[in-house]
Amino acid sequence: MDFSVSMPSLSALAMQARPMGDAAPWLEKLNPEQREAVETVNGAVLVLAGAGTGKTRVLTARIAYILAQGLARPHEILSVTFTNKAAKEMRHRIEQLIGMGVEGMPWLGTFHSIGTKLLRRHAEYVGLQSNFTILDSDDQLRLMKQLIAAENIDEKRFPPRLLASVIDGWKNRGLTPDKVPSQDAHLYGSGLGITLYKAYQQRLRDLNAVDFGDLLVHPISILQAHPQLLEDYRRRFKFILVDEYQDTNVAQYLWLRLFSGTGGNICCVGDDDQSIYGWRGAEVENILRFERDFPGAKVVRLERNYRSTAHILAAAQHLIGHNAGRLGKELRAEAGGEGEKLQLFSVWDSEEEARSIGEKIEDLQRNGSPLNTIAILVRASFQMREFEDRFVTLGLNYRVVGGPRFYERAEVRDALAYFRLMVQPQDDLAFERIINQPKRGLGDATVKQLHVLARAAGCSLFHIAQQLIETQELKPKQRASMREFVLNFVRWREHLPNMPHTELAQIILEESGYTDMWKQERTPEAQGRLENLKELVRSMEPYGSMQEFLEHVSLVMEVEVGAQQDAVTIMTLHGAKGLEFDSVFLPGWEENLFPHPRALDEKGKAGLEEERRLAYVGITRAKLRAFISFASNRRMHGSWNSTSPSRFIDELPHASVDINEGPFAGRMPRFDAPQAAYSSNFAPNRFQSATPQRFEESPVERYTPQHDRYSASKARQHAYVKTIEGQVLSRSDGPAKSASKATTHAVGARVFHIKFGYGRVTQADGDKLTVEFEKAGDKKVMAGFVEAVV
DNA sequence: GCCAAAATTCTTTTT
DNA sequence: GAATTTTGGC
Repeated sequence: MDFSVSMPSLSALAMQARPMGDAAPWLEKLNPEQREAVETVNGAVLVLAGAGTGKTRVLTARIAYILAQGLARPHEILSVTFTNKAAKEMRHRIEQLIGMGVEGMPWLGTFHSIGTKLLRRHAEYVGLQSNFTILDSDDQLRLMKQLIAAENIDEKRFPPRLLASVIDGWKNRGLTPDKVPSQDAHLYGSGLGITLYKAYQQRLRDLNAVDFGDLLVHPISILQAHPQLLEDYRRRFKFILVDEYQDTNVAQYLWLRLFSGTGGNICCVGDDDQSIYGWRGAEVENILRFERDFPGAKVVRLERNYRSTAHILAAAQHLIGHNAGRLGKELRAEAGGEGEKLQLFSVWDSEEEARSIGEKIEDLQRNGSPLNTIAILVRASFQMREFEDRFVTLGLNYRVVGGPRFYERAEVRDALAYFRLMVQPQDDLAFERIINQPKRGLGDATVKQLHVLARAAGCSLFHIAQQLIETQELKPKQRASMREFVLNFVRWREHLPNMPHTELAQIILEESGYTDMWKQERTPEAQGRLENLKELVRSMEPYGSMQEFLEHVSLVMEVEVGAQQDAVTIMTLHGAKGLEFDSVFLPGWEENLFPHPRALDEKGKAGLEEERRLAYVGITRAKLRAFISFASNRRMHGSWNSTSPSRFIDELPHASVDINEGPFAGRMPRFDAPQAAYSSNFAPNRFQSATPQRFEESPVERYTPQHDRYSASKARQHAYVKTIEGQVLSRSDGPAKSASKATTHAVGARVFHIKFGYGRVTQADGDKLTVEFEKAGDKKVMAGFVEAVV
């Protein structure tokens, strides 16, 4: 590579922190492969880093190495990650390594934050002002709804969500409206999709706003259209580092190619087995074809796993081995010997799952595991609630990561809309959100009127409102309240330059009547909302200005949680990538949940493989212990469904899994062919197996409940299972639900339900019953879940 | 324009 | 079953 640019001397900070040279601590602790990945700084390098092989360590050491060798200054390194979490982590670790200040690396961040930075610098090239607003998906959707309505498209036939995802898909592929291929036209509204995309982009420009996708697409357009600018950036970014390369989409790929050119010093780190963002446009192909894209690229494989025990690793690898189209890596356990086998257990329903996991966690805690080392990783966030409920009653500390987001709460978004409209009068979406919040007598009709006028005049709603308060077009009542609304903003804007932004925020919320609105509503809920508003104002403090805070919110969407007390972590599998815990619980391994049917519908086999990678990610988070569980019954959108174990359970290697007795939904896992020898001992169908006496001692009798009332109903559940399973299993292992056809319950019949107790059938519609329960009142239940009582 | 009741949809995962 | 959206009555 050409380093003719005169080499700057070592970053002064880096120099102070550590002596330079081969003995540098960041090189010492590396294994030979890692070291190769760190020291090969010229040209393109792909580091295939399996789970737990020290991926982040390599990235940070590489940066440290580049700086220490004086190959580049901190601002000449472009280092992109996917999530804010990862960016933060890298910052932190680099600081530790070389003692550099946080501001030292301006180009370390997520694709989106770096995109924002670029776009703010060159916004005018795409017709924006540099103080543009970043819309979230909610705003996006509302905007699209308006456009769809304007085109007279039937919302029922073509839902706005679909348009959003189609446009998002285009942006993920780096396609501006003029570049969308004509064969994509059918994707929405019989060809209108492209028209709407154009209109949408136009609207965004009018609003001086961008969406998430634009943060990638606009910079690409700008750099493509301005070679001189591109040349500047190429010269600036001497080294490019990319984390989680398997998750990049086409737009991000284009981005990287632009910056690196063909001969740039680009280092991409990734693991094809951990690609779990296909639904967001990620292309595993990017990693699979790296060597073609960057001829002469060096590929380094990291296969020494320092995280997990041999059993955990074996299970994970066996599972992922069911995927085709992998680059193929064999992870070796270097950490802690063989360790414990994975614990597999089953439970009757999701409540019991929460109860049982709660107990196991308490056991772990008694044995000296801090709660911080324990995590529950779920497929979908609705699963979290059951655990929260249970842990609250247990008094077990927990923390939900990535649950319902603070900034997505209605009251917080309203408040943010006030701030946005103050900073940026063109923000019509913010205007619409709050014009009648609190109620000002300015409803749909008035807003519609404003819209018509604004469109005719080609200006913003706020601007029109400002004019309208001087004319006679509005009824006096409306005019008066709109006047107040507008003048409030005018006044607040005057404060903006000289008043601390937290103080101003406080004033806005009070003077607008927004906090009063909630104070008047005397519900416990309103109390919480007021708390949230206070919290919001408090969270603004660390930021230099209102604008800075708003940008942070739209990019990060998460409230910084300070180092917390000891608590169990509950999060989604997606959220868990990159993390590790001593003990990991993986609940809900059931068909129709994991793998998620939607993933299968949309992407078929590819979707299944992605789900399997998700399972792989889950297992490989565990250092010492992994617990996999499934429930026979789960409530999904309102009603109870019986379930069968996930196919992934059958794909685990028997040799590394301990099966714990439990109501195994009528069958034990099959496991894979290589373990076929086991199938005589662990018959797929225990009820047909050669050991009939096991039937008698199975779940019902073995169950040892703690509470009498509970046990009575539980015993019934299991007894019931036994009978249904008996029937079902003589056919196949289909779900219990289908067996219920045999049991019909007439209107008026007295029945018992596992959850609601005794009741009387008041209505029967096929296998859906309405039952008036003595304790629980009227409920709709599946016939399969009640039992006739004599 | 507002509010309450009724109907409807939804739940994958996230920057 | 919850949360959101549509509807109907005032």
